[in-house]
Amino acid sequence: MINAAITLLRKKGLKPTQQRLAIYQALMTSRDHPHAQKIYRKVRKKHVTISLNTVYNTLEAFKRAGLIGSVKVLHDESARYDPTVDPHNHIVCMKCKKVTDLFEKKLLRIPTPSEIGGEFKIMGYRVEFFGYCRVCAGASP
Amino acid sequence: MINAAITLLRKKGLKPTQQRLAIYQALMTSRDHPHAQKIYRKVRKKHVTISLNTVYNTLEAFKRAGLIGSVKVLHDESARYDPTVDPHNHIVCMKCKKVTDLFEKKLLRIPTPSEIGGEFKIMGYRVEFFGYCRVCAGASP
DNA sequence: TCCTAAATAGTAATAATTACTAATTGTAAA
DNA sequence: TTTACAATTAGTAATTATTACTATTTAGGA
Repeated sequence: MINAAITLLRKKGLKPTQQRLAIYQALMTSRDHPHAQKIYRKVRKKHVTISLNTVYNTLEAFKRAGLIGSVKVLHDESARYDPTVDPHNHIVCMKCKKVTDLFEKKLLRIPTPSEIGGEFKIMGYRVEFFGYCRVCAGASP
Repeated sequence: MINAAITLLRKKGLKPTQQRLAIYQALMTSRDHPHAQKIYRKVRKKHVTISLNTVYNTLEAFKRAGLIGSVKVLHDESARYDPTVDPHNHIVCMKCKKVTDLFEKKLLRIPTPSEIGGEFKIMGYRVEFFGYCRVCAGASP
């Protein structure tokens, strides 16, 4: 496990420091698209002196290396990090801000609207569903 | 023009102050999805003492009244306000952050992915294209 | 005209993120 | 194995968008 991560980071030209390995591990074992603060709190349990800045720097470095993704969704201010880099979309709970992956293939094949014409060089798109998760839909507003 | 705005604000239970009328006017004559700062700078030319806080408060009040919309897009931190409330989507320039409306009807009829199952009560979705506008696509990066 | 709640201006506070800097560490070469 | 240097880190300050607070002003009905 840990050796695989070390090899992977080296391959990307990133020094596999204790901090980076801990952050990588923390994100890879998350399913909830954590924000930097949450990763920071998780990692700090084992790695007491880590700084929040390091968490941000590391996540950005991972992102540049294509190891992880990130999302910013409506209804939540902070950037959320994503262990999955395969193309996919998201659905967000408007109350608890939970972000869940959507792998529906149809969402990946939406044709470019003709009204764009030659005005933009399209690089991609994303679809973001929003609503209330089961817990929040049941709870009182 | 101005009387129509006064009537409209009154109908929504909003006092039609000079500031509100100026902000409304400034947004309605914008095509570029301005952020609060930009509206503030525009309005301040005529209304020297207006405060940024008032711009934010007013835009939020307009939003609650359903008079305007707002978008937050990837590649840009700040909230952008939208004179158009009809359902529509957006395309964003990744360099200059310009936001353009997309009224393509097909984008408004995307079926809910079956993988959501009963996990979420869906309230809506949005599609956001991104790329480079004609100006930025030509310019050097 | 007077009264009251709503709105405003000005400023302070907050939250997420980035910038800065001195100290530390991984690793390639000697 | 030791050395040297660039990369990384911790700690803190700065920045940016937005919201909160508060005293003052204003719109609009009694």
